[in-house]
Amino acid sequence: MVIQMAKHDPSLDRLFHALSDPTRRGIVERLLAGPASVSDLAAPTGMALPSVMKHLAVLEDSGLVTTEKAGRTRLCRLRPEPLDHARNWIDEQRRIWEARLDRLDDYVTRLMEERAHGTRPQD
Amino acid sequence: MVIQMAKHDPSLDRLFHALSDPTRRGIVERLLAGPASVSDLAAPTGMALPSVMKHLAVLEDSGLVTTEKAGRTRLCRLRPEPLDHARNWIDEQRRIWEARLDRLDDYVTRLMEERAHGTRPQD
DNA sequence: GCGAAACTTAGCCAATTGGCTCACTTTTTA
DNA sequence: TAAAAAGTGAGCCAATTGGCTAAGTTTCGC
Repeated sequence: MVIQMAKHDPSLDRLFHALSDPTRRGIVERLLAGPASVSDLAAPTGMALPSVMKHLAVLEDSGLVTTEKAGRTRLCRLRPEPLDHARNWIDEQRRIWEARLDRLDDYVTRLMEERAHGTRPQD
Repeated sequence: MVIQMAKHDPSLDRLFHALSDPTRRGIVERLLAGPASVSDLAAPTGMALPSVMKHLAVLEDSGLVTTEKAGRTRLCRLRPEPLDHARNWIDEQRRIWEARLDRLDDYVTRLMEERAHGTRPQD
């Protein structure tokens, strides 16, 4: 059996980076309600269009958003799958952490039993 | 009953930002195995100590890591609770997304039934 | 108590980010 | 067909990031 070291995953870099900005999380939350144009997304932010376009580029790069041009407007849609990727990473860390706590607990329990019986731990 | 708009949460900014760098995720993964000194954390990265310290500062700022000085070394510990915060945000988005898909599905279903009965949707 | 170890502080640097404006293209609509 | 709407590209700017080195400081071990 081969133990796999979790490779550093550039897609996680881009995903967490995309989520680290409140404007971008706001866009994600807006797109939960359904597709929207660039102007729709810009309106509540009060930002200039080109600024919002940069945020959209980051979101597209992370895979969270896809866009398509229809006439003179560009429609933006949420693609929630990458969120699962982030969630899986987080869950994995949690799982490893809990497993370690369990081992620690076992260890301490055994230590206390050994002491109670006057024996000593094997190094 | 008051519908609460999810306030933009600066702690999520800091948390996602902390997780967006592969070196920092590597440190988190290393700390899952137990506390470590700054030098311990620096060794596998091949980076200079001050660089690692900057990453640690970001991780501390996010709440993912706490450190305490003991003699001339600083011991770093993982504090996994903030991961739950990120997870909760992600789960919430997922939940909202699924709920919308359900409503869409209901809508389409009703539309098709109405068509089948020769009636027309109420706008 | 002196040298090595383990940070720590300050500051340099190039690249990136996150905002902007201004000029331009494309598409729609009056 | 001319003007308005919607987006796009270029480029400016200040702040932040992510690396470094060089020069402290504090603590440990001989």
